[in-house]
Amino acid sequence: MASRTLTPDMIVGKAIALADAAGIQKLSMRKLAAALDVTAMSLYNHVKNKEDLLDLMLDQVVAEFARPDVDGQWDNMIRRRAHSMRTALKAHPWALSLLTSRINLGAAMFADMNATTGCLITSGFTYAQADWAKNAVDSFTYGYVLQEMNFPVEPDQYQATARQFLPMISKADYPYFHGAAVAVADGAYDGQTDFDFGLSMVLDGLRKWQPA
Amino acid sequence: MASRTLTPDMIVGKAIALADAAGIQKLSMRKLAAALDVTAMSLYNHVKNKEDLLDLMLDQVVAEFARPDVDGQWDNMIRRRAHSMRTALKAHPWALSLLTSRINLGAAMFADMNATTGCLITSGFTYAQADWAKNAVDSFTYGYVLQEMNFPVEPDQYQATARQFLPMISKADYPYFHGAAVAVADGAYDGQTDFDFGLSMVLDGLRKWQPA
DNA sequence: CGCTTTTTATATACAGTGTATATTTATTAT
DNA sequence: ATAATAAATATACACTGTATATAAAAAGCG
Repeated sequence: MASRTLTPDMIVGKAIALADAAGIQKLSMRKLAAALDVTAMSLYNHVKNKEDLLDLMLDQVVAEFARPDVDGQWDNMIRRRAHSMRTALKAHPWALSLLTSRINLGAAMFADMNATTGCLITSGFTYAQADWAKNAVDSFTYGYVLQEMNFPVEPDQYQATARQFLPMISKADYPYFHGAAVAVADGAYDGQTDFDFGLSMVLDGLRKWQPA
Repeated sequence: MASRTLTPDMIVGKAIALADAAGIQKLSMRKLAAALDVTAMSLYNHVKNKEDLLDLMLDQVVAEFARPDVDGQWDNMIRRRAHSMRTALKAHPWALSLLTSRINLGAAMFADMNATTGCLITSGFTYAQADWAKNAVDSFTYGYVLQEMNFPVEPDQYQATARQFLPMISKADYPYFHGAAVAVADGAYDGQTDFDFGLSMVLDGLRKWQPA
């Protein structure tokens, strides 16, 4: 064969599709190659190794982050970026744990860093403040999505699930955990948290620093 | 042999020690067994499978979180818990990505959930508010540690590293990223963010909700 | 065009993984 | 002491990533 049709983009794209569909732990070089009608070793002509492939996949996800306009209203820009991060990380559930466990030096990450810093700098923040602001927003966003994704049930199933698990949470041993489950089971609380509200809290805190 | 000395605690303890020392990806059932002077399959008499082992390891880390006193001052308690979470997650660098990728139903997690919720409830928060507060603090903490741990250089090396990497960050393509690196390289900013300061921001936001 | 060089795909192989199954050994209960 | 139970082992299988060597196809050049 050697049909010369294979490209890194095809490989990364198919890898993302497979990981999205079946989970990252089901992604092997052999399966990926098979999905591309090729042998496993062919992939190594276009990608250094699996680690390299994972780096490329991750940077593709970072490319989906909405990049702040340098001239935009900083809080709107940062909020838009944070929401798009949440969307992208949820669309590719494997991405956050990659972000957790490796250093990303891809082009998209460079561009994101530059745009986010730039937007804050042109709004009057210092480099130190911009660094801190990005860190705080990213921390909250990553952590929120992390918890949101791992939560084993869909929001519309919270009440039913709370009812189901209630017997497993000993009222004697864990009275408040039990109480929390009761509150959801009884419909006193829908069990949902609000990403934008928490984000606003962080942005409010940042606003105090902005000059003029 | 069959010397009957092996226990789940020994297995989990040794697994944590190995993972702390060499990284979670170096932890295999064979290596773990060898470190315990035993065959791989012996482990399966005490642990369901590797997934189960990871769950047990993770819950051991959660057990290191400082549990709020139900009668304590809520903001001090939550702050203390958050700091201890950061300490524990940094002491076991593999733990956060497990927390990222699995549902923890261990005893320590139950206790942590109960104590944290209880402390907030007795301080006058509703169950809904307590849930949201825990979510926000955990989000920030997880995300902060996530970024902190992945950062490839130690704080006292920031300046030297910034100088070293400066040529790799094109001033034309990434002016603000470049500017940020220059700020650190020149010593205008030490490159450090403050966990407690960000945490205070979240706690300030929560305080507005607390009745009386 | 033909011939050479370079690129890409393949085939094979190896060391490592988790773990199912069957067997042997050691402890406990009767 | 013997039977029952529990735990350690031996073996084996289906996977994994990838090093190495080979074959095939494309590109460059006269």
